[in-house]
Amino acid sequence: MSNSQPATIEDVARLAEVSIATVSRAIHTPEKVAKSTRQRVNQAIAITGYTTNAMARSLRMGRSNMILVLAPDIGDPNFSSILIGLENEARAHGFGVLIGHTQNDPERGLEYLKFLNSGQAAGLLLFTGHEPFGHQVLTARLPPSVAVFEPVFGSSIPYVGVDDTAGARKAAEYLLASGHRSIAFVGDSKTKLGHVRRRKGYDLALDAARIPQEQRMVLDGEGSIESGRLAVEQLFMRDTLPTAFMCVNDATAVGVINGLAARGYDLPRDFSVIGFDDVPQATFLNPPLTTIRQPRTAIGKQAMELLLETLATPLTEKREILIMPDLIVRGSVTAPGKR
Amino acid sequence: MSNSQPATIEDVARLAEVSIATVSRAIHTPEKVAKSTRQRVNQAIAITGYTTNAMARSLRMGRSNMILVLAPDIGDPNFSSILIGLENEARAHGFGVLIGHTQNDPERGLEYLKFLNSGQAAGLLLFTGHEPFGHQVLTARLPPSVAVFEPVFGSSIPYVGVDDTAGARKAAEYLLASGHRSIAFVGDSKTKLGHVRRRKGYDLALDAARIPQEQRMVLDGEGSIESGRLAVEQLFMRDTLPTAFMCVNDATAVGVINGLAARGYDLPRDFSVIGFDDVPQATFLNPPLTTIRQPRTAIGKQAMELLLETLATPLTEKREILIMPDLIVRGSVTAPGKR
DNA sequence: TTGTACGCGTTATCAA
DNA sequence: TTGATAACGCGTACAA
Repeated sequence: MSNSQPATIEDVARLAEVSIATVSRAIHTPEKVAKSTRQRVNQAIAITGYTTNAMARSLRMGRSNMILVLAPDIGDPNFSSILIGLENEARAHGFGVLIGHTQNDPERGLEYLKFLNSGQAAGLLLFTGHEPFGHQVLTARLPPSVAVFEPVFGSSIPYVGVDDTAGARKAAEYLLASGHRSIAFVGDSKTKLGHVRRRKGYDLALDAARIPQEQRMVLDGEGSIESGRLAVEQLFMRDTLPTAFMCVNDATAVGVINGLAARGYDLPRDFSVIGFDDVPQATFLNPPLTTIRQPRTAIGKQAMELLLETLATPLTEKREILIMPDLIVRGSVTAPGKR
Repeated sequence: MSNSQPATIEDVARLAEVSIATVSRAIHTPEKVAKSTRQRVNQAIAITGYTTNAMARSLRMGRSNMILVLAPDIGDPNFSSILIGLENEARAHGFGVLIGHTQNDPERGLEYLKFLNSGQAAGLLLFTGHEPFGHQVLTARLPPSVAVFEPVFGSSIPYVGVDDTAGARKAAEYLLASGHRSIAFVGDSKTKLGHVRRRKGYDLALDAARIPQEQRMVLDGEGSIESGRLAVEQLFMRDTLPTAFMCVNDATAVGVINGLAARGYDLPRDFSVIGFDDVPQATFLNPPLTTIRQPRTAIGKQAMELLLETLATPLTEKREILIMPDLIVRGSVTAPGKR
């Protein structure tokens, strides 16, 4: 029973005293096999513990039933819940999901590409942002792919993401509706694409509310907790202060809140803060963070749906699906008070 | 150049006007091929963009160069840094790493097992704790495997983990050395193995310090932030209070700190708190959390080393490697004051 | 130094 | 209803 080598279809055939063709049929098209034969085969399968060798199968079929997900950073709090959406959808269609961790290293991306190219995965899901493999390989032969979160620069790979601009606009509008007129944006809207889009939502909302340019404040920050802290420090070198902070993401918001608290301010009485992402920790902040929630599971589901669809019927037109995120109201935003 | 089908070794052979055997040799044993031939082959490879089909290769060789990592919860903050240790080590030996996310579902584990059984991965790294595939399949034919963090129940799979007991003892001893005599342990030392081990470290330290049983306090908590909060709530229904909390992990510590803060206590003046794990957020807590740091990268490296070793020379003896974690002193522990 | 041919475990086509 | 066999892409023993 517990031989060293896994049982092959041939072992089963021998034991059931049929040909390997019959075994294969008994598995894939049971109705084409006589009941008695089928029973013998099933018995033999049970005895040998046979499992079809997926590799040989894929080699023969020219397609595997695995989807490769390429992620630059497994630790990203967004990633794991998106992944679950992905996996459930894949599973419902009989596909498995394998994850490749690129650590933001194009070299590693390339290695996984080889894995793909040898047909060990039927499709590719890219979380890697706009240049997954360095620019050289943009021309490479990619299997059916879908980009998540960030489109792949210069390619026609379909893309599923969040409507950052609309989400950010929601955030800004909520701040405005709460009575704020002097709102600082914290983020790197010079170089980071996602930040740029969110900044745009901020501008759109403030334009609509006819807030003059000179009342707007844009603070630099690359998106880390530390960057939020720093932004606050820099701010106090100016003479005017905003009444609210709109942060490009929750990490930045954490930094801003810490920075403000360190200066002895009482939140949300003295300042309002809103984030973006809704990371798990947002609830446990003090005050609990009002933010824009990434529709993570929905993104995962949509992306996988799109990929499986592409797999079934390869289409040439570039598609782009943007999902609208929701405002989550907690305690970090109130009406502006007087300090 | 950009045909729809990936180039095969045959395409290369035709273009270079040699046999496929020569192409194969030019790749794997270049010294056995005439220089001029080799050049023609290399040129042909460049032109066709040929990549060897890893699947066919593995099918032929009976071994792949991929390691499968099975993880129950990708989102676990411990996981990602361990993974990096793993990957670097694997890479140094020419292996790639693929991750399977089981979501704690034995069914999914079984699916990945099929992947393995068909030889698509040479080895297996189990993060899944003691019953990866439900108890039925304990007898299953597993490829060379190493368990990380938790041993696999009833198997002889080598295991690399943290010395929980020694680490917890360090924590308790630090509390004792800081002057605490009344220390509460928060965790589920009834059912969770890891918790049991950490509890043991607590007991050992308190035994050595001759703290009588009636001065010890054990609070239930399954290890979540919420469970820490709850433990604090329950505590205040008693008449005696400890001066320090030793939490089974950092999440619990966060809950304890929040719970205490919610009751208006000032930390660390009123109570000392120590955690275990050193999650990324530990620094940003208020006060910053003193804790026991998981030697994550080291664990990853060790585990992969052990696996690759097992791959090279299969050994029967059960091995177990326990790594000692370090105490990280930050601000959440002080001498006991008077409340 | 190079080429021919077999086998890895499947699935699918064609006959029987 | 069943069986023999070609093919998927590759590595290698053996022959040339």
